[in-house]
Amino acid sequence: MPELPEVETIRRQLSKEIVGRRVSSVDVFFAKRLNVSTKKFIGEVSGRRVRDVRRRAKVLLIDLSGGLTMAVHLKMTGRLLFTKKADAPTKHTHLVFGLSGGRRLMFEDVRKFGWVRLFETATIEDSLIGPMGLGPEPFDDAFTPESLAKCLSSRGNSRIKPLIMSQRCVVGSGNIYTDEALWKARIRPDRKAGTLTRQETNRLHAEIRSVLKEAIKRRGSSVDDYVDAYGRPGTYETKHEAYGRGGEKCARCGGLIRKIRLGGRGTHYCPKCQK
DNA sequence: GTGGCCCTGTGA
DNA sequence: TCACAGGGCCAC
Repeated sequence: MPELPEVETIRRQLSKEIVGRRVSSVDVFFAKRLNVSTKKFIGEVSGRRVRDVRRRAKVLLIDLSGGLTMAVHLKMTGRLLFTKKADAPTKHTHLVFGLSGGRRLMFEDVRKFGWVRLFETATIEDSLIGPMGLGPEPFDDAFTPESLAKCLSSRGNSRIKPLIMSQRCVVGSGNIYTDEALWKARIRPDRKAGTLTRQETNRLHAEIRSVLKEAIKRRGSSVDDYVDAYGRPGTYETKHEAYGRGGEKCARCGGLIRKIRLGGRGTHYCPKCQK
């Protein structure tokens, strides 16, 4: 699924295309990933105007008029796509929103891990975001080398990659970007978090920001079939140095990139230059 | 902390 | 037929 760069790309596109528009119709084709009944979902969302499109970690927050927020998590294979009226729903279409001005927005998800949930805007922090136990946004001032060092030492026995992926020390970096940031910082993914030196922690902090920033610029990575809201793939995968490069030569030292399993996830690193 | 699990599709 | 795939929650 989309990690932060992909979700942020979609957020920006939605922000540009749907803010100010009114929801003129709602069609529900698959309701199991909603937190309310189909009837309630249609009744609540229909007729409201889109006020803002925000993001916290990998969750999209679509604020509607009247104090309602529609939260969307794309998980592994969820998509939000602008569609034409003539486009028929596919077997993976969960929701279709008609919007004023002739716009249409579709939510689809092959693996059905993604969800769409309604909350009162005022309570979203307490009811949704808070319980997720999220760390700071990577580009917030709150994410510093010091905050990272503190978080790593508080979970010193965890391996660094699963800890970064847990969203606890910083949000937004998933399986791809964690492998990339660790490669750039020259840190092995299976290092215990508590063993990182201050210098390594500083590098990791900088590289998490750098990788995510560059990936946003390139509208994310399309390893398999991710596309943005316009249906276009991202272009950052051409920049991947570790992820998906098992068996290839390391661009930095010429060693062979190795693929292992760590925390149940495919993990790519260079045993020669990542320490 | 680690592994299983929620699902479906794809490629070896 | 089986392992694996951009996530994250929940039970051991």
